[in-house]
Amino acid sequence: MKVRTRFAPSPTGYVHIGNIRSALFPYLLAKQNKGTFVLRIEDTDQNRFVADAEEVLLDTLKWLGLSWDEGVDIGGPFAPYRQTERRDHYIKWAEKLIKKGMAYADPYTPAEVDQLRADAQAKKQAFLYRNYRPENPPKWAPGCGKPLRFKQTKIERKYYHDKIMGDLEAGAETLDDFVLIKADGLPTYNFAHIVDDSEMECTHVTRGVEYLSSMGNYLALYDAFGLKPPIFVHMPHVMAPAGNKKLGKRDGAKSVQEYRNEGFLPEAMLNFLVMLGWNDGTTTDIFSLDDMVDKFELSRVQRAGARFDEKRLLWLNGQWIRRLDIAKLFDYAKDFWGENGKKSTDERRMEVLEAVQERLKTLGDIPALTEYFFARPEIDLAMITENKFISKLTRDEQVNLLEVAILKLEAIDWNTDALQEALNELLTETARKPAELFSLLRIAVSFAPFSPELPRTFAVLGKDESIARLKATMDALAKA
RNA sequence: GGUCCCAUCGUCUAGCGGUUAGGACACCAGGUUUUCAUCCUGGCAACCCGGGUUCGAUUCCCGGUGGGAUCACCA
Repeated sequence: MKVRTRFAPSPTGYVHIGNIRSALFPYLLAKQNKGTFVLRIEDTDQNRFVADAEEVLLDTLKWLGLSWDEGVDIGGPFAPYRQTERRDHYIKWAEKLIKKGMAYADPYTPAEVDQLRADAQAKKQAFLYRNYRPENPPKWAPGCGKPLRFKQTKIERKYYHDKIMGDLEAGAETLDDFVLIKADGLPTYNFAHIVDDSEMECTHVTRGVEYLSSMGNYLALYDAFGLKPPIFVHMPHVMAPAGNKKLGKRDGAKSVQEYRNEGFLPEAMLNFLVMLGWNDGTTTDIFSLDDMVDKFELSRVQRAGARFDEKRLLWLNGQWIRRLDIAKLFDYAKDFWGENGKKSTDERRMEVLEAVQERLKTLGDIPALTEYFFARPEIDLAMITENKFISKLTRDEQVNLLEVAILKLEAIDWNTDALQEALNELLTETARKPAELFSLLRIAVSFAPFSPELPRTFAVLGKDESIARLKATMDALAKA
């Protein structure tokens, strides 16, 4: 069987973590079976239309590396891939149902339906439209301004299988005369996805578990059309970090775009998402997209919802920053340099990035960790006088220590090995503790809270600049 | 309320009848020639409850309990 999967988002302008997993799973299924991954846009809700939303969506998917084989921007054998451009398809399918007597026009106004619903709720009952089904509904035609509803003919319990959740069932109470085509002439998700999946020959339906409660209706529709249902894959929810609810915008869930802007890597995002409810059975926890394609198995996907843990994402991001090829990291870092870093050269930036690669957790850390390499920092004597190690020394001792260091360093070749050696000698010659001597030197050249190991910092800074900074600090200290 | 789903450390999870219940994140302590980060070592910490089945249940069955989803002319 040729596998065809799809990601079918609504363009709401906000791509959240859960959306990405909804894209990742079908992507992996398609790739590991040498199948086709389709991107379809479900834009039938005109009330939620957001300009540019589609662009944001495509951009995010590209950034993540989840490329599609057919879709809205590149076309394919089943184009168009945007639902608003497929109206005639839905009408055609709807007419098949009307002909069979399995669909009818809903004569009620929205307010009247609301009233029926309120009555049901007042009686503590689930609202079922079919309980209020009109005897002789008006004829439905495209453009008539009335919703078209499905007519349930066999009210029965339905059984089905889900690749993740196993053998499931839907009670007869879930079967209802749901709306196929809205008053505005556009189809509902419930109807459109079945039409599209069928026409586009999708072999798998991947979506969140919230759709499980509509399965009875979908099964009835497949049946009405004489369609063989596709393989169902219902993914558990990504839960909010706090409380027990599914992750949503309202809980302050950040969009993928926000994570990207904060300096999270696509590798880390995907790795994090795939591990949220899946593992390969070993203790491996770092997976590249290729690894995932290789190892991913639906049978190993967790059935319970998994809580979103941002600390773990942060940890993964650090892991990925450290194991990324420096050229690739450099490319990702492009938009994250600080004011002075931006003014520098690529060559210089590369050198600095290599020096700090181990210390980055996000690309957003770059300015704080690199700016002093590009421009001489302002001398801040408080960092010296208030340092818990250096403050133990008298002012004269501090000045003297810097002077001795300058003399020593001026005389050596400027490379990390020679620097390491010289610093070690300095330690024995001055009989100072590493914490005292090294902290003083480090702060004297960087005036930064963190920096790479000392020889590296000196090496990247260069001999002239390092010595000049040491001297400037010494002078300032002497005058103070 | 109806329907459906789920249930191992704080979190993500391994486990598929017999284990000192394993790993990872987080946290705590210590170490790596300074700080921060990395890295290493150690520590803390879990089978929701009650019945069965069984020589033996975290594991299988049933019932509770708890949590979640859904009951739209949204997806």
